[in-house]
Amino acid sequence: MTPAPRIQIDLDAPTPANRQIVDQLRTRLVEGAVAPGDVLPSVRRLAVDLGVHFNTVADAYRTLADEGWLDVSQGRGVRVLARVAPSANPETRNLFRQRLRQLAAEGLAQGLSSASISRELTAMAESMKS
Amino acid sequence: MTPAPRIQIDLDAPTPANRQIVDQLRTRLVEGAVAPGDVLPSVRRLAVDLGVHFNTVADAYRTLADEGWLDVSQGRGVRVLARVAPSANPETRNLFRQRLRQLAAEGLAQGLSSASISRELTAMAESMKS
Amino acid sequence: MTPAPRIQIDLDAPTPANRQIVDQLRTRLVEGAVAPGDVLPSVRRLAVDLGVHFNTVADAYRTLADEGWLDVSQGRGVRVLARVAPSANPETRNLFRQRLRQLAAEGLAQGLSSASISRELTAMAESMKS
Amino acid sequence: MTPAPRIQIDLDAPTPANRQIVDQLRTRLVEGAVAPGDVLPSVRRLAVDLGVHFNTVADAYRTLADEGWLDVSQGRGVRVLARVAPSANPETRNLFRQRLRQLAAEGLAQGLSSASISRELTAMAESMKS
DNA sequence: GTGGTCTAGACCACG
DNA sequence: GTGGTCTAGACCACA
Repeated sequence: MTPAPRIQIDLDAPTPANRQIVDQLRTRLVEGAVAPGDVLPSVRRLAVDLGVHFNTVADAYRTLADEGWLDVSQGRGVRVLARVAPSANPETRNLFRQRLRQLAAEGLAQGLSSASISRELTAMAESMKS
Repeated sequence: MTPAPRIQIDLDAPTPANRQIVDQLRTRLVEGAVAPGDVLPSVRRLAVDLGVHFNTVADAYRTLADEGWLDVSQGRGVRVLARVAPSANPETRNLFRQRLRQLAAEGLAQGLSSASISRELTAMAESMKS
Repeated sequence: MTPAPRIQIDLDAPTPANRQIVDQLRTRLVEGAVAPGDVLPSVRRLAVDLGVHFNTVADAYRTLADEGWLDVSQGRGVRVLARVAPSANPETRNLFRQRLRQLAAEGLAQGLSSASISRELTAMAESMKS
Repeated sequence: MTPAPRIQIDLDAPTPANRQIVDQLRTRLVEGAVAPGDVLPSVRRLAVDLGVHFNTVADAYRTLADEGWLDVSQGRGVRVLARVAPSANPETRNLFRQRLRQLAAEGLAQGLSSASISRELTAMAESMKS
């Protein structure tokens, strides 16, 4: 059993609580910080820890289960699965590229220089290779 | 007066029409394809051209006005302002980095390989330099 | 939970319904008749009670939330906040004085005698002291 | 002919230009600073002086003409009339009282103390007596 | 259950 | 002619 996965919820943030949970957990799943076989805290346990309604946690777990990361079928807690990555179709790739362009445009709009955005992208690209 | 700013709306897309208008117009504003002093088509005119309700366009224009790109006022039409780019504070940079990380994680989750994501990022970084 | 806050809407009045709700609720908030910690009726509930569209109520609640009186958030209902009164800067005072002068001028223009206006002001001033 | 009646228009203010003209002119009319027999600048002249569209000025003059302050019927300039004040019906009085109460509530909401509001009202009441 | 978004249409105010 | 407000209803997201 993994220790509670160090999630931070900011109730005043614009992003809703369930989305924050999904995003943070998925990032850890992708990174491998939470690995197949691990057992996550129960819905109610995590809800108490984070100070949110348990439905919110249940919803987040369900989303990740739908994506294939978690097994949440039984009443026996939540297990991390060995997930087979879905094959990426060209559509996915295009959508990714479009969102990336959008993100860059917003960065520019908020005052980031194109040079600094370029740097960020390169740095991120590097870290993805490993 | 600028020619109609070549916006394409896909009513079947999941992103709502007003968002599409904002995103596409802002991209053009960032690129300079629509420049300070230009007069944009009237709310109702553009609405007809795009096949959406005039409130949808008005909402988009107002959003961009709130961001400082446009001057929208009663009876005087819509003008593009010489916008002073807000200086990017470290907070902005962090938020950008976080959103980038998020985007990468989602890409991975949807089956894109880290190599291909890395390639996309590098390509985008290159195009930003110019 | 507070009993329904006894709002009266006159749909035939020139002032729009949302404004009427805001004004009446704010008056009660200022008076303390609706106090911090109270839970207001849900958007849809109040809408039915008043015979208006729920968006009208939602808009009114949001306005008061923007002014710092209410906490309105998804799924959690509407709560009255312990509002820290903004400190009145001289600007506020001047604006108040100007609006007061304006009001008096309109009264005169509509045939109220300066004596009767003076009486009204004095009476109001008295009632404010307590 | 009166010198241009020292009107200040702030195009960026929330109150629209025509309303600003009406309000400021009426205040002067009520005060007697602009008196019966005076001749106001022509629509086009004032429009140029204020930097607004001449329709805006024409609209303002028309409003004041409708209230009985001005004679704007001919093409021979605008004359101030000896206005017979309309008799105030009880309805007018009630409306006045209600708007006064509303104004006070907003003052409180914006941080003015009831004592200071009371003072303002008393001062205004005094100045009305003379 | 809660509140929020988006699109709409009738009507209004401004220039 | 311009843009804005208000009310609306279908649909969505959140707890």
